[in-house]
Amino acid sequence: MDIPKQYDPKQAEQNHYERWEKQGFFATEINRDPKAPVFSIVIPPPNVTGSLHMGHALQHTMMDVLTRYKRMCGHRTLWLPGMDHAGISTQLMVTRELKKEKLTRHDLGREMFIERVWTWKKESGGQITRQMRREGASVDWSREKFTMDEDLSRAVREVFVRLYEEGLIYRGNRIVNWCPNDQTVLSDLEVQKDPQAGKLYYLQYPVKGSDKHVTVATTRPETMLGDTAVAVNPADERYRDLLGATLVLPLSDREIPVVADEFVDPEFGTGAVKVTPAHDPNDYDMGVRHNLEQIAVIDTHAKMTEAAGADFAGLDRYQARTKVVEKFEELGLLEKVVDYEFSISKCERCKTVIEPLISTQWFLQMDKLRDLALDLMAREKKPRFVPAVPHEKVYTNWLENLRDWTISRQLWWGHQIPAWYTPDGQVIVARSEDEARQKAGTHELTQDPDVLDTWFSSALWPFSTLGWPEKTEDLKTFYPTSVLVTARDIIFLWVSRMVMMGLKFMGDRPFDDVFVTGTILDPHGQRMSKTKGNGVDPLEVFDKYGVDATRLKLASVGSTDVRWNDKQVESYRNFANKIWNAARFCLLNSEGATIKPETVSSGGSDLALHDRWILSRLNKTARDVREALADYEFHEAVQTLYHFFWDDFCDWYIELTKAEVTAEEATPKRDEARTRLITVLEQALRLLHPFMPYITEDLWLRLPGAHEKLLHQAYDGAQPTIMLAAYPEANSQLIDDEVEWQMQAVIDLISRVRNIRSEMNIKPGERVSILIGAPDEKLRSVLSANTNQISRLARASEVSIGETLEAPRASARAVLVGGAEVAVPLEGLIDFDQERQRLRKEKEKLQNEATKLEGQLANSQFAERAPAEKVAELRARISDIAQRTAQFDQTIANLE
RNA sequence: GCCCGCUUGGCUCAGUGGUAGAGCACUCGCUUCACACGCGAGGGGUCAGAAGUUCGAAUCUUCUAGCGGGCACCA
Repeated sequence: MDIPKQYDPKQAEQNHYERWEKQGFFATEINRDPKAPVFSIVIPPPNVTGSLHMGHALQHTMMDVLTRYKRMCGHRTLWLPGMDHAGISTQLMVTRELKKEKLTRHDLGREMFIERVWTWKKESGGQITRQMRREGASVDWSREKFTMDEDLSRAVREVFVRLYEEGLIYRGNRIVNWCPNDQTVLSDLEVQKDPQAGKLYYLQYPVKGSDKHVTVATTRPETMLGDTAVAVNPADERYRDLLGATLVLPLSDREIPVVADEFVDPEFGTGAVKVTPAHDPNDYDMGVRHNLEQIAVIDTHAKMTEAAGADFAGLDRYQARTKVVEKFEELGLLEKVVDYEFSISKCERCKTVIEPLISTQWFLQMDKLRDLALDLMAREKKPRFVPAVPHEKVYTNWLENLRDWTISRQLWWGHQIPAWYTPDGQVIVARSEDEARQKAGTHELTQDPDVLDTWFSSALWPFSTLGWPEKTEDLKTFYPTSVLVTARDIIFLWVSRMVMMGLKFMGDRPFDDVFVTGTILDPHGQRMSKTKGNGVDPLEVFDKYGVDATRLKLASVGSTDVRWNDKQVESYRNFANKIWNAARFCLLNSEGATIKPETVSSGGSDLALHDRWILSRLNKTARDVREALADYEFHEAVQTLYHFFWDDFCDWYIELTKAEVTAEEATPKRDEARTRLITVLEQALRLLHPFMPYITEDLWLRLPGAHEKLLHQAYDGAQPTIMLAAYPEANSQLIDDEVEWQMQAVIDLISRVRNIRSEMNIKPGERVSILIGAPDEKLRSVLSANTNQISRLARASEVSIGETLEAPRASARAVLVGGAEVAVPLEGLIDFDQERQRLRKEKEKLQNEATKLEGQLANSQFAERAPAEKVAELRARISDIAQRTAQFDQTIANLE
């Protein structure tokens, strides 16, 4: 057998995915057990324009770990993949392409443009699905969905019509967030507030029929052209006289009233606020309260309208600002300008400053839907957020303050709103144009040109992808899904809306749990972003360290924010190599061996200590990993596996069993040892598989044995793959603390001797004698039974054990559990002073601890109030330390 | 402004009422028949600061400081 010394991840990554996919291992139908429990996850659909970034890799790793784990446990698992049509992003992408051909989308017309988008999607979209294959994601590709698929579009229309018929969707003329660059309205969640260093302009408005004036402060002087009032707080003494007065609006021939409104904060600015109902959300509300005129002075391109007056019409809003300020200055009405920092609303996508405008749009009334979600949280604490803090509270607070959702967008790419207009202006909402014609009784219909917010279709994702509104088998089987794995930043945009829509249309939650992943920051603690260019490309990391190593790093991120560091991936790359070489050793010594699960499923006192010990460790590991995964403690699971494999299996078990396994002569005993070793390895590979799919599959297939018999019974008849092998159960019968204690005593002894060798500079090849004095009989018998192991691993020529220690004065010594003592005779190598000093230092450490513990025990309160168990534990510890210090004293005395 | 999180060895992070942990880095020694992406042995932390609760606090409470995040209509 020829196995390279170094693991080559690329080779394993190329060899298995295609076969897994072709064999249908990812598909839910692979499970033949009709009674199998169900586990399902829908993927947060990445944008069709997107390519894989670290955030995806992170989420996908967690989802794949869970899916592979549950699949190995025999669950009927579905991890459903798909993509989002990503309205604006995709439209922009194709628009940019057209621009290269010196075309605009208007040159093509709507129909041609949409065709063009589909062509683009077919040719260059969905890069991410190819990259997911590299990740090893075990998604069911036969169920892949796209939010613009016909069946999903049908679900969108169905939902729209039902909500409209219930009066929850309505069309209205209201103030909205408008992006002058993207030429569409945006929801509140797509607007980001950025701090901005700006100016606060103090403008004076003359009072009609008087030489007085009122000063208002504003950050946006250009909007004064659309002012229709000035508001003051009704309780503000300073302006009491002015209430009801009329002001002359400069640069315009209009007169505007002074109104009283509680909204105005007398403390801020001058206490008088200019009111521009058409261009500010607060002013809009005030305008509604006071029945003020709404004068739009800025248009959808952020240019001033005719209504702004001849001097300003056609100017850009910022040019207009300058001009307004100049004119006020000329008129002597500019009181002052002060520096002022405020927050400005920007389009999250293109960073253009949002223009609040009054516009006719479609809205979804949220209060009833919101209550469904809030009730679920209040009654059942669902969905269960992991971690609960802070997400549960943030989610709840957000719902409590939820406002109506602007769902229409002025785009071409997306689900066109299923609303039609008759020539006389009647609105017909229907599932199809045919239905609309029937309802309207005419064929002369025009469909609303707008499309729906991308997040509207995403909100339906957990049930639309499973066939809703049809009552499909999939929907029945997989809804509600088990868990949603997602990043923090779309809890409002997506998670909350899925909960509301799921409750509304399925009458049930879309998922039980929401696992919120942490964020991967750059090495300086900054968020990774395209614009900053500080992102780390997961594909490059895959190339450099391998997919499995990267996955292990990502899984151990869990739900905290961490700075990216290649070193950590490197150490997992080393771990993969360690696994490879451990397997290499097993395979090089596998003649006569075959995987036999029964050799690890039962113990037996006839087994050697190290064999019973590794079974105990193996089962404890299975137990701990299962518990960790049940609570989404990925980091814990990874650490447990890492230390089991490296420390327990490689550092100790392989070394302890090596003598038997590498024996020259082929004997039944050797075969048994080899079989046991390879079977433990096989179990370890299974435990690791959800995290490291490639290396585990690659090695597993090389192990000698009847692989098809190792599959979980739910997968009877499937081709052999570790993916479908049963995840190891924790057999509590085999978890044996007594055995672990005994093995630990042997390990401690070996470590103490190695320490002496190292401290005394004994050459690695040189054999020493080990003399042990152990008053405790049990310890003596444990050590006696393992003298071969001890002499091999501590490189000793002889090991002698007695009740008391009889060693030459010129020995290096160490003290063990229960006051046992070990000595290594080193004639001529011992500097007695130095040795005494070394021992005193050791003793001192113990004494420090003893002082602390005795102080605690001396406290009468402790004995009274602490649990008896803790007190006993402390006493035992003190007595062990006492035994050991006594031994130290004697040891030191012997050296005098 | 309101809410929340973080602060543990040089670095990146676990732990979360009862003896301070890992990986990397560091020191020393090793071509020991799976692995130098390795083996063996070490050094290094009064767990941000203060007060409190408790028999006992890195862990719970309060305050302070620094860093980070979310929400909010302050012109």
